[in-house]
Amino acid sequence: MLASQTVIKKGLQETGRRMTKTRQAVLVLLERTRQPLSAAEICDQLHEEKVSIDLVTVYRTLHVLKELGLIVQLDLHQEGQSRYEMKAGRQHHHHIRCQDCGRIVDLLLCPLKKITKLIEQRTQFIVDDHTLEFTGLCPKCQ
Amino acid sequence: MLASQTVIKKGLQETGRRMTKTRQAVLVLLERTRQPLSAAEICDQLHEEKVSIDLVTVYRTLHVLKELGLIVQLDLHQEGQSRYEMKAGRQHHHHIRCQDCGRIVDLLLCPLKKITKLIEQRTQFIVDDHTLEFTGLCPKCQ
DNA sequence: ATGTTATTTGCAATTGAATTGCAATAAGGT
DNA sequence: ACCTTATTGCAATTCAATTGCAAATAACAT
Repeated sequence: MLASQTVIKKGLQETGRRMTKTRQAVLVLLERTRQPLSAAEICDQLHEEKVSIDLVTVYRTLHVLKELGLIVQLDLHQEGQSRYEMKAGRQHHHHIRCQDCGRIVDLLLCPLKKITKLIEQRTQFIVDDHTLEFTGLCPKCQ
Repeated sequence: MLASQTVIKKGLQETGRRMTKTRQAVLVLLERTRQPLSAAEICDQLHEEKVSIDLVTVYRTLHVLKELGLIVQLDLHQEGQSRYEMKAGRQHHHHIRCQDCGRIVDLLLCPLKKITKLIEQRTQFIVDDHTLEFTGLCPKCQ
C-alpha cells in the first residue's frame, strides 16, 4: 500500500468509513492516471484489469473521495458527464480540452487570485471557488 | 416586433428556417430576463404567460438560437442543467453563483486575454473559447 | 385568397448520466 | 472467530436532453 493510501485510510476511518478493495482500486487508478477520468471510464478500466466493480459503486466511491477532499470533480463544458482527478499532492490548476479529439491537458497556472479579490469587492460575495476551462484545437487536430 | 427580432428573422431565413410564434416567445423572454434561464424555466414561464409550448420545442429552439450565435449556453458547475442567455448586444462576460440560494450575478469583466496567449504558447493549442465561473455566498446568504 | 411544400411542433418513447432502495456481502473492532 | 455496521451489486428510478413520427403551420407561388 502506498504511503498516501495510509493517510486516506485514516481519513476514511475518522468519518466512520472503511477502506475496501474497490475504494483502493479506484484510488490507485486515479493516482496513476494523468487524464481526468469519468465514472464510466474508471469502471471500464477496472474491468479490463479484472477488478470486479459496479458502476454504482464507482459513483459512490467518487462521492466519498470528493467529500474527503481527495479528488476534484470537473464538469467540463458540454461533456455531459463529470470527470475526476486526484487532488492530493497536486497544485491547484485548470484544463484545456481539444474540441476535436477530447484530449485534456493540465494548465499549471491560475491567474485568478487578484481577480477574486476584485470580484469580492464589486459583488459583495464571499468567493469560495472557481472553475476555469479553455477549449480549442490541440497540435494534432489543427 | 423589436428591431432585433427583424435581424433574427433574417438570420433564420438565411439558413432555411422560419420565424414562428414559439421561437419569438422564447426570444422575447430571453431578451427581457436578466438571469440565465434553463429550458424548464423558459417552458414554465411561458406557460404562466399563457403561451402554449412544449419543453421539446424549447430545447429545439435553444439549439437553433445557439447555432445562430444569438444565445450563449452556460453549463454551471454542479447545476445538472444548462442555462441560456442572450448574446446579441451584450459584452462578453462571466458569472458568479451563490451556492446557497442559486442566484447568478453577471461579472462584467474577463481577465483572460493575456492568459490565452500564454496558454497558446505553452500548449501549442489554438484556443477557441473559455468558461469561467465563480461560486460563493451572496450578500443575503452570508 | 388558395394551394403547395418544406419546416416546425407536440406527443410518446428513448437515451445517458447519476441516484436510490434493499438484500447480500465484507470490513474491522471485540 | 464473532458481531455489528458499512459497503456492495443489482434492479429500478430520476432527471436532463434527444429522437421518431404524424399533425400543424409558415413561407412561397399561383
